[in-house]
Amino acid sequence: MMNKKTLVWFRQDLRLSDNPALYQAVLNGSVLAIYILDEQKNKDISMGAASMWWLHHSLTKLASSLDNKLNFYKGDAKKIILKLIKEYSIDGVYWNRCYEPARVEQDAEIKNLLIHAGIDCQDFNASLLWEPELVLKSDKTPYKVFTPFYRNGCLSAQAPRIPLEKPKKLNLVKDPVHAIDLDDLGLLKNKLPAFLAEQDWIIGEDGAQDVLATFIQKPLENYKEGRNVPAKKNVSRLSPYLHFGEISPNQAWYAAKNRGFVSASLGNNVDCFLSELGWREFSHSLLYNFPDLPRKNFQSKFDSFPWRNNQQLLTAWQQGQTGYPIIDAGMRELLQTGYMHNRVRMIVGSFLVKNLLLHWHHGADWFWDRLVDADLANNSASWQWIAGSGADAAPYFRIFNPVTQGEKFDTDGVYTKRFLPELAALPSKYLFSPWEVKEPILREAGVILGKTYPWPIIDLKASRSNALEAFKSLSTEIK
DNA sequence: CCTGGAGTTGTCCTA
DNA sequence: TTAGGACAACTCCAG
Repeated sequence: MMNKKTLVWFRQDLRLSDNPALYQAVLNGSVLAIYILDEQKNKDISMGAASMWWLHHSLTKLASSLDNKLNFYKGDAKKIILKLIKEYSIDGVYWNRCYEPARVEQDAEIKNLLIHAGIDCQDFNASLLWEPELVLKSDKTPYKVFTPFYRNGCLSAQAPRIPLEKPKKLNLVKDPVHAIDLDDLGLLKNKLPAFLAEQDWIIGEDGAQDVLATFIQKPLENYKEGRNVPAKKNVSRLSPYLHFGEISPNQAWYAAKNRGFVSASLGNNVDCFLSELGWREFSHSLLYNFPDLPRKNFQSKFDSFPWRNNQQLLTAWQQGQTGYPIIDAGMRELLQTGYMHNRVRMIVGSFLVKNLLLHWHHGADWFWDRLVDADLANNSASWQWIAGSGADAAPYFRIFNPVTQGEKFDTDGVYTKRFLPELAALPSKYLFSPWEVKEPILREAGVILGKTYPWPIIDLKASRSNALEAFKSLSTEIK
């Protein structure tokens, strides 16, 4: 082993296993492990309260697995790193790449600076299966359609990196001078709903591995169908872990693939799960190649879309008070847990954009603030997808009907009733359209519309045809 | 350069 | 009751 001192800058790679930057640094000798809370002026990467809450606990776990020799700082990353290099005679600075536009920019600047200063500066890919720079069409431009991106761009390229082991022996340097306490990062300063702390998430690398192992072992067997049913536990719930890098996509990829090899009958379900990881890659590729994705319509014809401006409707949506049970259940799941089942995300997204005709920015902002798995690439790409303005987006005439969707995917109402206790006594066959239920049945269930549960805030049929009209106006306008 | 097939997740109407 | 087609038009992508 060499006897060099390497600074490892942790960001969205809060794990020891399959961590290329850490792995390489350890081979060089001792390691100064740091985390910097760089509260950028840039809104793109400033976190919502739920994310900060998650991050705090994730850092707690990481610090403890690093013998409490993870050093915390707050402020400008460039200045802090330069100061540490001087103070501790650092030979090299290693990190794993982040792919948000603001980070890419900042990293390039720092790397440039370090290289000119003669520091051994290396960055690695720890959070994507394929390097977005390399997944290109034969004409060297990025893909804009998922299927060819995934099949031709990803699957037929080199296989993803096999996950690395945890470094065997860590020789860690503690900075007693400049480092501050984790608590002083102030990640818990924002008021959080009390129940968030009582969630059954086990934050951190060990928790992530448990979640993956449990998922692979059983729920994966019925992933393709079960993932659409919010009351079932067939989704992986890996999203926050993947976002913060408590687990790598490579670990998930190979765990699923290997399970598929062992039991061949799983094939369909494994491929389905892998392609969801593929969608994560696609979103990141889009953001990387189209840095305006978080605010700008990917299809510019949507710039003239007649969005409505209505705070009342927006608030009702945010608070889960729309009068449409599947919508309200989803929005309250988000409020109460910082998470929402994927199927329900699509339904509430479609409702905001196509029934309420509110700009997808409102949805993206709300999700960004409330989700523990808030991720710039996934959030931006998915909101544009559901709005129809995105790459390979849902066709405009695909408008989810919250009644049908509820009946179809939450047939016995288990999910909906969990988050809408005021409707718990309503027979499931009436659950998704309470405004059509006869008075005696409502009374029996203790439901008083307008009092214990809202009347629908808009008419489904009328708003649907409104949306179709609005979308039609887009295509005729350009002609 | 041209061409043709394809494009995550739905709904509604009709026969 | 149920299955199939319409719903637009366009852009993307590979050959």
